[in-house]
Amino acid sequence: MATLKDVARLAGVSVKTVSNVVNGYSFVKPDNRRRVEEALEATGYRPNLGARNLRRGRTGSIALVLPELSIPYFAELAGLVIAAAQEHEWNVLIEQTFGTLSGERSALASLGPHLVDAAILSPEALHVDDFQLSVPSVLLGEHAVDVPISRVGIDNVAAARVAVRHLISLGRKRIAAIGAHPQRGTAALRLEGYRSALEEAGLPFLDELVVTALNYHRADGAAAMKSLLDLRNPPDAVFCFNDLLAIGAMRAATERFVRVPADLAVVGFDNNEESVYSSPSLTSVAPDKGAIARAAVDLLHRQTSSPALEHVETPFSLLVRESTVAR
Amino acid sequence: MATLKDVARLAGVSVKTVSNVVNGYSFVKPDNRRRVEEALEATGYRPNLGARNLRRGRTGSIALVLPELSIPYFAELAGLVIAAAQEHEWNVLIEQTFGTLSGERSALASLGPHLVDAAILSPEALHVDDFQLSVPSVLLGEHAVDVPISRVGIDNVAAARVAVRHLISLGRKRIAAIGAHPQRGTAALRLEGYRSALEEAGLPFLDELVVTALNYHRADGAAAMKSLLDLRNPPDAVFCFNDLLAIGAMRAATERFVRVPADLAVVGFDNNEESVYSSPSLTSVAPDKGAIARAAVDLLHRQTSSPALEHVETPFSLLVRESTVAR
DNA sequence: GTGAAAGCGCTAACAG
DNA sequence: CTGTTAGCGCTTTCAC
Repeated sequence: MATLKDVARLAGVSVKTVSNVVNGYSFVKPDNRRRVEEALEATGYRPNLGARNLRRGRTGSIALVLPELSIPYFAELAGLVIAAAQEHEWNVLIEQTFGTLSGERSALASLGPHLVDAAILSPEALHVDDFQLSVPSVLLGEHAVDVPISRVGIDNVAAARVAVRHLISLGRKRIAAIGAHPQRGTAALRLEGYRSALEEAGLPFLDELVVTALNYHRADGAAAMKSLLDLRNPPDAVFCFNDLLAIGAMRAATERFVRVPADLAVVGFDNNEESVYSSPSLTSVAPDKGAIARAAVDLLHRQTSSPALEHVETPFSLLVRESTVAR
Repeated sequence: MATLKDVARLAGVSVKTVSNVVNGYSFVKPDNRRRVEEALEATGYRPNLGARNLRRGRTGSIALVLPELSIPYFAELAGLVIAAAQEHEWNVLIEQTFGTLSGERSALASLGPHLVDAAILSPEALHVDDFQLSVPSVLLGEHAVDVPISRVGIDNVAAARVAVRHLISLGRKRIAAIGAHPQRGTAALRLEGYRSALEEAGLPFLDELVVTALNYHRADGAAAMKSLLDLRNPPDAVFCFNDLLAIGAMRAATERFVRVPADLAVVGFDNNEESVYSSPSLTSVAPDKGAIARAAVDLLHRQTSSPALEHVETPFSLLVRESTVAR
């Protein structure tokens, strides 16, 4: 690999001049600029990012800490974060925590100014006192933990309310919720939205219709749905706190010959691509993932120069499909 | 951040000694070792990987070039590659090409010794002469292009044959294939397996039953299935070259009131998690993704020290589910 | 066994 | 406008 020095020698100038050209510094004598550009071309010079970053005191990377790439929501988000980070010449290091406390702790511990310039975090189990961050960070989604860290996400209460209102508008009376969770902040907010929608419609909030899910995988949704169908008086609709739970719930309903949406209307959350092609297709709350990714990365970029605490609220919409309204 | 020098000063030794301790060099006077370890602890020293890599002439990263993270197969694979790379202290830089020739070319062009130590490639459109790789690389899957680059993947011909044999064993006579592709090497191999399974069973290979798919998304599978159902004599089974195509195909069948598996048996390829919970669940060829990820990373690790050309064949299995055998 | 010092490739004062 | 030079934090000869 050609180095700056090689290029300088070939062009008959100093490394400084080459560096100036490479970095787009304006004041270079036209004649020198031309010679340097030719030498650059001839050598096929590519800057050594490692050296540049060392010198500049940055790492050139940001961390994206998430539960698991095999969860479609995070996979889609990761793709968008990578694209957004490219704009700022950042590489994205993905760390998977598998949603466990120990996984999240060790991910946070590994973070540091020596490794990444900043971090995007999507924690599920962390406690308040775990947040001893050594780099500018942003939290995805809202959380119960009240820590002074910037956040990006949608209004979960409002989104859940929209979802449940939709079910109510369909004439459903016994609307269940799957995904309550003792620790997760977003779960608490979605439950809050669910409760308030019922309330404004004069429907009772029934404990038996709220199912806790310790994980948000398809299997958890199926298990939760089974328990709801075992009720002496099963629900006629269910609001699932993410699409995977909803997919699992629909699967369980189908196995019991419960028809969706005729007997049971289902709404999910996240709008995974998978939900468009499921049978029936799934009505879902669709956060603007692109907006989330861009907001998070841009916010970090700002914070690396001037620290500040920001909360960005991104838009969402409800996409109505066959799981609530038959074609 | 504490540097080696800080630690050395605190411990009252030279940086060399500290470096020796940090890197696990054996011959350090016990007394010095203890002092250094205390200083390490006291300062919370963490090596600056950027500096270390610069000095060692490596980047500490490998590239994973794939079409798109929102495709479940690649998302799952990426998670596994990240885990495998950690064993060798490698970070994984994910580059998305979106399956386009230009995307793949620019990804390859950006690769280089200054950026990554090695690369795992999953190209779809590249031509032979595009493969001017400047770092040790491994190709995922088999390809038509005959280039001297190491490969890791399953035996696609055999896998396709197993899938189609399964359909034949069910008594299906008009077995279609979705996913033929003029360029993709893996598509050619799967088609070859399909053809040979028909042949050994004495079934005719019919052009009208082979549908080309330029992309392998759910929508492409749905479109292909529709065209097959429009045939005067539609198929009674279909082998899809990946699970997304199969999910789309099942969706299209359902929309036309074609029952799966009664009227139409469906087999996919990749064994996405999604396929376990679809209705009906999808029979699929399951490559051992963990084995692929590990083999690819280990192979690269070997190649960074001693270049060699290797082809690793990883195992697969056929997981039979409801799309071919009703419960 | 350990210290001094060079240097990986780059940027940025600082001169000139 | 451009050359010289120091040094980012680390590893690694080379002496001692």
